[in-house]
Amino acid sequence: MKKVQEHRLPDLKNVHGKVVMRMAPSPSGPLHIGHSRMAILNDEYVKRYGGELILRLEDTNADNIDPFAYEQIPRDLEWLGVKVTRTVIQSDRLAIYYDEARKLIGKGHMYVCHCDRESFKNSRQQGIACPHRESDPAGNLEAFDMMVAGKFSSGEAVAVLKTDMKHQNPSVRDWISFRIGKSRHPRTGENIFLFPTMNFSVAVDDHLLGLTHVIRGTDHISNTDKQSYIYSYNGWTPPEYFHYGFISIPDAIMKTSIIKQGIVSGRYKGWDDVQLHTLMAMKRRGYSPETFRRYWIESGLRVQNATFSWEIFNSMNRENVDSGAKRLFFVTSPVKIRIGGGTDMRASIPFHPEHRELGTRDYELGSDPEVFVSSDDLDSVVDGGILRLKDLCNLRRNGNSFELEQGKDISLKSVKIVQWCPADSPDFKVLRPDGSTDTGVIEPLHSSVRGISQFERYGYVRLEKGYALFLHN
RNA sequence: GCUCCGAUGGUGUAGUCCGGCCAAGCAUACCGGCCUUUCAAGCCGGCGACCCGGGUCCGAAUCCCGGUCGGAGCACCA
Repeated sequence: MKKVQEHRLPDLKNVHGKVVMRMAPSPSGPLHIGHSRMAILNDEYVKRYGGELILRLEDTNADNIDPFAYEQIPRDLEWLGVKVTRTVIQSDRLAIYYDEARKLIGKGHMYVCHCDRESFKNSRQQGIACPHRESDPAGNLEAFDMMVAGKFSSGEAVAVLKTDMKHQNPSVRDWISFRIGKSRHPRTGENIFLFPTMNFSVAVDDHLLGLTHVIRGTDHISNTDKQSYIYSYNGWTPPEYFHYGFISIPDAIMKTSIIKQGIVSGRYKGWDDVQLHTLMAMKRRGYSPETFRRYWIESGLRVQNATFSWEIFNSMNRENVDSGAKRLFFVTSPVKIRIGGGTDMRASIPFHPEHRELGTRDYELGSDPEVFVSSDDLDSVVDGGILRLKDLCNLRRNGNSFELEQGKDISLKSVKIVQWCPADSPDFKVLRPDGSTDTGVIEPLHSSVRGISQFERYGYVRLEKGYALFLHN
């Protein structure tokens, strides 16, 4: 195994003793490769400095929740080796958000607004305050309690945090902190419809949970701005923030809603479909959790955007899986040929060229056996040329037939070496991430192999019953 | 359009804060050679980058200004 110089994540700023960090996915589905980045980065820092890593499930938008995610996300994290020390679910904390809202309303920092959506938006865009902005705290408190009690329906009232109507970013101006949901929330039941918006619950939680450092994407920069008002109204000290650049991952669908659609329509067989890049699917194909960690550490914590490199990722994974990947012969476009010559033939082939302790697979072929070889390989041999069936024998092409090359001179260099399968090999298929399927035959003793295998001259795969999933070359 | 941010080889990064040890390191990819009964792995060698233009300075990838290109945000989503 070659030496690799380890990259090191930059130190966090303003660390005093232990850190408290968090990852905050919304439970809209299982985690995918994009989530693995924030999970691992946070985990690395908590492991470096010591402290807490909080998993906070952000489920304040009932339209965007898949109950399955509540159980799968912790499993995904465990598989990644991310050590969560505490889990909180925002829908359990509604009372806390209501309380914090009442405090802010009482101090005149928040008000209840009854404008329709469009006019609120338009006046804010122009920096004009809505008429409800100056209503008195007592009335606002009353109105807020009516919202909590379900006296308003969606669209009739929102709670708004006062900020600065002249702020250069219109979205930071008086922003909506509570709205009445339209759908039933799977966890809070029938009678709860008032939910904080993300910026409100995040600011409150980050403070109350004692976060010292928050690392998140650059898409949250303006949210940090918005949230800062809650900190200053309450006299709270904000955590140290770092916003990292966006990494686009080619060929990976990162939108859970699209994946879900595909599952419903039948395009994908489930969250672990070979075409997807959920952690469930990548685990199933044979990616190792250590690969994710190494890649994200190497990729670092930078403000610049970048493009994910499958080349590098797969290369790291190859290093992680190769020593345990037993070699097997898989023959595509199989053609049966007879090896004449009357010799009794047998083969004993190591499962791994460098790890002989993994054993061999042995085949007794008898005399004049038939074997499968790929027609592509046969076609590539010129008349009179030699083809070597790996670990079995040399064949010489004579017109359209192949004859055993007696003497079996293995010192012969530059002969074409190809994989082959015994005549009783079963049909086999490999599902590929692009949705296609490769078919062929596989040697019988593949049934003794579990997990990740390297099909020689084909690629790494992970075996399942009766077929395999393509991992990478 | 407005606000903010960024720019190192094909790709991913180190170095940029505190200018000299950077005629720019590492990985991956590619090319050549070695090894080899896999087009895997391994070994040796090679190719290849500081966006452009000014300025400051003895000295700039690093600091300043301008330009170009790229990105993010501008929700009753997170």
